[in-house]
Amino acid sequence: MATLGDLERSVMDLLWDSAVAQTANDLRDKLAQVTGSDGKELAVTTVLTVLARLEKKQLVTRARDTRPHRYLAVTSREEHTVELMNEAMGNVMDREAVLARFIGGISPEELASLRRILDDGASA
Amino acid sequence: MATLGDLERSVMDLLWDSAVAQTANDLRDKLAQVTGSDGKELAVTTVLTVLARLEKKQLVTRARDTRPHRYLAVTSREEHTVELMNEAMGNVMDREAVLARFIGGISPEELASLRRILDDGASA
DNA sequence: GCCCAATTTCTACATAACGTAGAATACTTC
DNA sequence: GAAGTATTCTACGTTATGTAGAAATTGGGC
Repeated sequence: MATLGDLERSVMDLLWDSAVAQTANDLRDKLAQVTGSDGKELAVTTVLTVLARLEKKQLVTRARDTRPHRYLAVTSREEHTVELMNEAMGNVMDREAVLARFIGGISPEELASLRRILDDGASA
Repeated sequence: MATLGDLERSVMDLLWDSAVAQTANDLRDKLAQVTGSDGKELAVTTVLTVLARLEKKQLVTRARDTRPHRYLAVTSREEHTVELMNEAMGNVMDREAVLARFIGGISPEELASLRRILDDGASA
């Protein structure tokens, strides 16, 4: 998967934060608010271009049957994050070492929740 | 941190795989072997350019006191991977959810080692 | 001390990704 | 079918990366 640019990231954040599908205009308006306080409105075509690119990257789908197409994220932010993490691990052979270091760096709270997760899903 | 390009990645892999510092020529030779069987030798300047960029990205340091400068990776591959993983998690608020999903996707063996790691370092 | 050969730095160009948006085309609705 | 709205095409500037020649630097040998 490709890394997201700033605008792409902002759009994905908006999509991830809303349960319902958004139109390009919705997103442009929200971007104006979120993106700093500059209030600088982007052209809708800009948003549409980015959405098309995100669609090509399979991060976004759109409902083409409604007229203002409605866009929504394909995966959750968490799912996407996990994919990035796995991608990062992909090249490494010593996955255990990575896990060890990773765990060594997380907060006690997260460590606790990690234990909990492991204990709960006590599968094979 | 920036994502590495293909050549940058190859160079880092070579540096990560060798304990001793390498010269640009060393790396060029090894790249010719590693990079497919095309045996196509890159120009040394190409390797040097990439090394300079990796240095700027603080992934590589070089000994400037020896004449053919000798380059070596600043961090281990594992360390770097962990950084990427943390960077991926950086934006997310629900880190627990990410952890849960991440764990849900790893192999039983890794799960086992994960438990082991957690049990060993039973710190606060 | 000077020159050569090896090495490094500068400069440069091609390609691709991304931000950005106008021009052109396609729907909808009246 | 005219008008407005929405989408697609096309395009340009910027930055990252792969690639390497030209120019400068430096360590040795004579």
